[in-house]
Amino acid sequence: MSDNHMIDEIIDKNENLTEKQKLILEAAIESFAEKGYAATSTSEIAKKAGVAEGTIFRHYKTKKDLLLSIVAPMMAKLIAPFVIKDLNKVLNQDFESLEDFLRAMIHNRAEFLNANIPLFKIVLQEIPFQPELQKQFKEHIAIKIYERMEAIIKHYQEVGQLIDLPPYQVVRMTASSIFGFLIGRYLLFPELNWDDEQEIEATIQFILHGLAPKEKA
Amino acid sequence: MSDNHMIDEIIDKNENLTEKQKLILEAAIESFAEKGYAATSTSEIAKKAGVAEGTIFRHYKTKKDLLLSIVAPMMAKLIAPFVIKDLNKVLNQDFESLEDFLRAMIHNRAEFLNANIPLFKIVLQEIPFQPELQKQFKEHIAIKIYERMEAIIKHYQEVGQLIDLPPYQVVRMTASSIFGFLIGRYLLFPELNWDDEQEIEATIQFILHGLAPKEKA
DNA sequence: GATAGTAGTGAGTGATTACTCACTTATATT
DNA sequence: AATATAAGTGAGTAATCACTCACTACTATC
Repeated sequence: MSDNHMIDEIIDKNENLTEKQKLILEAAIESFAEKGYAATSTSEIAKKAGVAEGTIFRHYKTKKDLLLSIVAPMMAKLIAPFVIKDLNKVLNQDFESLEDFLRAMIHNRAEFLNANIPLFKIVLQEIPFQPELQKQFKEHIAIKIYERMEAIIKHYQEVGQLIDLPPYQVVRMTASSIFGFLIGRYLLFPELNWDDEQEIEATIQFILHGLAPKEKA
Repeated sequence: MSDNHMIDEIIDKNENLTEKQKLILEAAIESFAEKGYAATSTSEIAKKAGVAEGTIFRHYKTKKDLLLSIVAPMMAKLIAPFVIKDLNKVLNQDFESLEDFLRAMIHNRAEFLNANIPLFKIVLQEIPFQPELQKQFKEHIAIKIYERMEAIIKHYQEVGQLIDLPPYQVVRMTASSIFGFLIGRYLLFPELNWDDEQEIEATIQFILHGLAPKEKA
């Protein structure tokens, strides 16, 4: 649970950062998420953080540098569960069924994003415009997640729990359904009363039925 | 087919617009899609359009006014098929099966978005930051589409072709799957070789199986 | 051919932008 | 106590920002 709060991780627990630096990061995250990177001025961040504008540039060479220092660790943490060897549990049969695996994965990542909505917003908004982020996303995020998922997908296909589609299609459909829920839940209609458990369960069932094998094994 | 090209519709076929105005709109669409609204300057648009900067403000009171004059008609056209009475065909049994209806709808909207990728990008990017657009989106787009879809969903639920979930969940899952494909196809990995027909067909099957009724009717 | 209205211009506006730098303050090392 | 290093400051920078305005060019109406 406690490793879920990225903002804490990036800011509070990092002993390398000075007090003022933490204030700068907090203010930057808030403003970037609210108005977007390009529409946020460094003077605004300084004022919100209660520091001199020069202090920002003492620690970050450029405004873009500040953005990257926020987004890069977020992306790294987002895929962490997919790259650590822990995930091999699946292949080691720790999850008997695809359903259990899906449920565990969705809960885990939904909690993570729920605890880091502003950072999630910044990543989503800035990837299209920042080539460095695009490169990072494609090379380190998309590819690594895909490789891991491919092995898992093939495993469940072999044991007859998963339709025999190309793995990238399985990934696309699963990811679409999960992100579709998260974006609707947290970004589009956060003001609605959501029954999270029920929504997640319905989403899991949707994915499972959508990706069920054609004939019974 | 020919009503698919929004840029043509907005620009070329509109007799109310002067030549220079058309050039301004073209340039603005290109730059907004490429760098984002906030990161695009009016001087840049003027240069790209080959007009004086003052000409932009002769036709549009503010920079935001220019943005809205581009995005508003795009959103209107996006939902047009959902609000015209034409859609009642479904209820009038013109589409025998949910599968046929889904296929027709996906093909139609995919063609539309495919023909208007820059406009699609602008809408996606700017909705989170422009309250006017958010309001327009929620009140005129989301609600109208939802109302129409709700009736159609209930119809197919009654004839036993669709799982008995709350309509908003059916909409969310269907929309997630379709937009997931379109975003992957056109925004995330446009450089890959996509077999569009096969992808769309797989997506339709995924949705249909995911939303199939529990017991056979 | 005078009048009026619109389209287009580009130099000019003050405000704001990201960023610099000479300087002060605080902390650590000897 | 002297020295060195890092953290923090805020006035100052040139560049750029969205936008204005006095003006010209053109077209339509009478």
